[in-house]
Amino acid sequence: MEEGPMAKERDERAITPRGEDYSQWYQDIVLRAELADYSPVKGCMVIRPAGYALWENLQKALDGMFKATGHANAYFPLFIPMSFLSKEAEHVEGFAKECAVVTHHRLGAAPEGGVRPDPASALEEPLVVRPTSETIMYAMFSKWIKSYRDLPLLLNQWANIVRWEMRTRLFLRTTEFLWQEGHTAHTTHEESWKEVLDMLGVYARFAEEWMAVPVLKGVKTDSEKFAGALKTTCIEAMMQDGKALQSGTSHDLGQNFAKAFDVKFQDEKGEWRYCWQTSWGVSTRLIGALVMAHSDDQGLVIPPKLAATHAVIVPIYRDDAGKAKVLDTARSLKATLAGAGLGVVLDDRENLSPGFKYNEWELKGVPVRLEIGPRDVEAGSCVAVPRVPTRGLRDGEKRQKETLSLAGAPESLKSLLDDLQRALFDRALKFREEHSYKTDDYAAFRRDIEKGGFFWAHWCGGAACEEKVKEETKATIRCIPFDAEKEAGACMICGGASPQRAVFARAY
RNA sequence: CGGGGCGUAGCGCAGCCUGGUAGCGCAUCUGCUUUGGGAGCAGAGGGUCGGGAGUUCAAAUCUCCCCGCCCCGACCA
Repeated sequence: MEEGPMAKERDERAITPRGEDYSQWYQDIVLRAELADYSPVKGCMVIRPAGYALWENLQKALDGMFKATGHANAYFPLFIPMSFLSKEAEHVEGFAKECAVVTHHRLGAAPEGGVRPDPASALEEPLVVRPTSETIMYAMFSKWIKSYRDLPLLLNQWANIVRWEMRTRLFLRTTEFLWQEGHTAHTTHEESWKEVLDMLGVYARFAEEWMAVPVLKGVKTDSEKFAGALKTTCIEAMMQDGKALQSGTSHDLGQNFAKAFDVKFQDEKGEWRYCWQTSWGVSTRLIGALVMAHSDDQGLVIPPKLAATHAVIVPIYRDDAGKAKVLDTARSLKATLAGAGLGVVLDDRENLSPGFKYNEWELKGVPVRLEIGPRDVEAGSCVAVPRVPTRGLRDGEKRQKETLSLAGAPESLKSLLDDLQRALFDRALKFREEHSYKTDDYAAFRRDIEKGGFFWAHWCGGAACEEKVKEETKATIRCIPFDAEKEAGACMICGGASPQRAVFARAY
């Protein structure tokens, strides 16, 4: 912020600075950039057009990746017979506490006025609103899969689900949320484990290439794994407060559900065998990750590859004659850019100063602003300003501006967007590296964890040590990373033998 | 479910302690002048003060009860 001599009162148009109150900053961004709003129902949110556009773009990219790896989309019902939840013991235990249950199918007049569920309409068996779809899907799998020729079965569904969480936060944890859940069945464990890793790879690639968010791939400890899974793998991203955010998971379900739901096939020899299954998902939480990874005190920052609007054109003029010329040029620039496949908005609202528009579009995270004034019209150019610098600023420069010729605008803009996409990833990666530490001393860890970050430390694999860390520091093991050197050492907590370092952090 | 905070105009808040029937900024609408980093002036509209009960001649203000929301923690993607 470069305004005036010590503004004592904060400009109420500004959002809460990150450094002052991170969680308020996050909320301000989501609300003010109009990504979402609180709904009348506690814990639920309305995803507004700007937020939904992000979801749609995210969905489009991921869906393409799922299809390219052989998966097909399907849709299973929202309602699950209550008894299904109790078929896999660990699974029930994991979800029982957070299920919404439908018990009636009709409203009737209440004695004291208004309406209430009609007591005569009570369901024989209550229905659970899906907290995830393993159970209902696998009941169907059991019907569909008979032969090894039916395998692998590779399905995905885009859906909403409900988990009655105690505490919610916009996008990061809401009672109802949108997600995607892939469910597959295979003949061998080797094959299903490959699927688990392949899909985790898809998530990691998506996070890094589209969202510009670097992630660690790894496996969860037993205490953190999905209820009912043999193993849970995940991608973990670091937010700007140094906390970790689990951004996607891929589970090796083994034969646990196959046994509970009788998902069997006959192999080549005619033997009946249980399938090996996987499930994997990402949710609207990714939008929270996007916000917390890239945004700043000016507002939202959207990576170009996920932006619906790549550039906004702000016209600048003094008088009617100038205005006509500028708007003419702006309109034709917009048409040219749109013709090149770019999302462009021309902000020709009257009575708002250019400066106001700059601030507003920065708040909304549009990657590039194009300014066109009388001088630019004369010169056949426009001024491009990326939402965040794609290189170091020169001395005295407040923000990076460059002059583009109108003739070559589509190419220059595309190249600027590419630079921006890369710059965001590089910046996020640099941030993560600067906030990642190797540590072997538990006392030092307890002290340093306060300032956030990822701590690579040896762990013996014991649940007791893990629990002790959680109790004493609120940090958890985010994952045991796949792509890390297998350096043996001594557990930071108990000194026991450890084959490699695990990543400890406080998490969302 | 614990701890904290908040409910007054669309948004952000003041007024409450010390009762007298509601105010400021932003936004909105109208008009004129403006427009290269959050424009200016003039005018206008907009409120059952979260709900209920009580005290009082009189309640946004005092008392009691209820409701809702946000933040922090335990549970989780």
